[in-house]
Amino acid sequence: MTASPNPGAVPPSRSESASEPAPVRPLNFIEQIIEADNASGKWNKRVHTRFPPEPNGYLHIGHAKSICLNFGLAKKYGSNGRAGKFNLRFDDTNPAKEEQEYVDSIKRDVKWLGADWEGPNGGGLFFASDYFDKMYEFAQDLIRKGKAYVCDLSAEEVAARRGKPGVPATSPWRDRPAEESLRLLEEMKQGKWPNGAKTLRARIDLASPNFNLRDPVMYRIVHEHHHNTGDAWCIYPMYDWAHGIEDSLEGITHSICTLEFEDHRPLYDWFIDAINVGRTGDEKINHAQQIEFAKLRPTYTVMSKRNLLKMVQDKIVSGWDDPRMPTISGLRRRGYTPEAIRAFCEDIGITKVESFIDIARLENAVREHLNKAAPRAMAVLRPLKLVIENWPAGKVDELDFVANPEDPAAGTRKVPFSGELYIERDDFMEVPAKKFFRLAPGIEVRLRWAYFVKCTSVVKNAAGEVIEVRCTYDPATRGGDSPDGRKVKGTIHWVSAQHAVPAQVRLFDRLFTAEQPGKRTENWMDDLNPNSLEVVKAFIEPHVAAALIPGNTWERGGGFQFERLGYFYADQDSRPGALVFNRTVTLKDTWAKEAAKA
RNA sequence: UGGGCGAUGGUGUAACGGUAGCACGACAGAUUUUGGUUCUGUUUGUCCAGGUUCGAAUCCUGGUCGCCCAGCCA
Repeated sequence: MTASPNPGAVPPSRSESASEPAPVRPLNFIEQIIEADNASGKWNKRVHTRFPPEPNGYLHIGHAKSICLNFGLAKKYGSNGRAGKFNLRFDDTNPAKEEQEYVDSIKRDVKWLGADWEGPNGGGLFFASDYFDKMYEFAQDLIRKGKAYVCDLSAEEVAARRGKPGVPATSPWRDRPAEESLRLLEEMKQGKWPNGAKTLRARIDLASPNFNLRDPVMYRIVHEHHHNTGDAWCIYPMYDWAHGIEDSLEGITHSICTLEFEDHRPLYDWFIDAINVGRTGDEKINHAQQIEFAKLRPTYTVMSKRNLLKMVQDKIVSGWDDPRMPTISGLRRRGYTPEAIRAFCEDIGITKVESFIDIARLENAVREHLNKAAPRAMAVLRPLKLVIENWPAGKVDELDFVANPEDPAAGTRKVPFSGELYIERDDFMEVPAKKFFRLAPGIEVRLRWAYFVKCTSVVKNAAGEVIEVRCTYDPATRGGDSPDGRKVKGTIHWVSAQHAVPAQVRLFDRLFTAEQPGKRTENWMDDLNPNSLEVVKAFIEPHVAAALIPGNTWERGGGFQFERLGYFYADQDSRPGALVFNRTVTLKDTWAKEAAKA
């Protein structure tokens, strides 16, 4: 069977809805393959995908693309009684690198993203190690068929004999009798040989221009404790040998992987075909179609597990879940939502073109979702005191604010107002710049949802810095509207000084200053952004104290839009009386852009 | 100088021999009690050279550029 896509074979199903002018996203090439398969009856309209991570690290945004793709396909083609299923499968074939901690984190992240392997489209949870017995039987089968042999060459010798383009590889053990290979494989399995002493190799083609076919290793000896099977095994299957069998045993129809496996597809197919030689009808094992797509490469970050691990080990970040990390756990801690990540993955599309995705698109996706979802609050990150000279001494006014102008169902909140407030330092200029619409001497602005105030004077310290702004307010503007219809050009946010809750706010910037870290110097560490974390002591509107609840999530009120600033999410480091917020992302800021021009 | 894959505005993505469209960005304007949101408009593209064809992003030939492959990693 060939796995080469033939997208033109069948008219895309979108023609069915030709009468509907509603714009639908065009099918990506994988959807086209699936629809062609459904039309031809190749899989009897079955669609079964899987996400097959190796538990050797935490999942990152690139994995999210694969998860959304695979689960999305199962969901999309699983309606109307058809069987669209999605498996989560751990490809745990290398105990030297794999750990239970990673299994646990991966399960949490996949579920959080909404790819529910136990839900309506769930095919279940699996481990490659569940199939070790079956794989061993298949290996014996291949030896008997003359399609595999035990090789005594060391790793170094194999490398030396690998050959070159045009020069074949060699192995002196290629024609070892099947009975002998069978016996030696059993000895390997029994633990009679040390690591590296022998391998089981597929007998394919030592002269193939595709080096993957030059008698690849199927089993190697690894005396190592496995997180799942303990010490039951000391030989472990290689990816190429294992993966197709895993797919086959689970009934996977479309085995989706990334581009670097294109060269492995002939091998994937060879192994399944080799097992099926001599089998008929129901004896034949399932043969999925491997399909490769381009992995996600966002700008301003690194993605390889090796590099992410190094940042963790070198304490450049606080851990795998540092909110600056492109990991799922980092994004979650930063305040990203599954909805936003899914929308992003949908937005970037699926192709075989290796392109860079501007990380701003991810930031856009979270803004878009949080604009609808986030309740509003006010917070002042860099406080400047504002005193209202004509405010009645000791008076506190309690005002009703809408919780979210984008979501009427969110209701209202109560916010205390008094004669001493904090405003944002950036919202005052003693000598206003061009197009600066905020507070300045003699200028009247609106305090959001409260009153108009006009600046009368400033108080400075010995260094000449403004440390206090003095204003008068207009009592007739309560709520933020002037009965006489006069307009102000600016609206600024504030918190009442005596009611404000202090909080630590962590402001994150990108981890790297270059779009492609390491491109210039070959060393990605050279492009680290030394200012990717700024911690400020902020004052926050009192009702956000709900964010003190340990284990906050968006659902439980852990996230807010701090008006005019951005989206913020209660960090797990928060303690009663010591709030910590992470800035998920800023709001778009056209004033900052304008100011930067000048 | 072996094999595999790819190339469409600034970025991403459509087109399946028949008007190069969409999204994001950028720019301009309108609305706005967040310089947010929303709305409107503008802008920019088929890697190159030949060929086939009434007609080519699409098919053919040859180039160019980029990525992947010689782990007992996945």
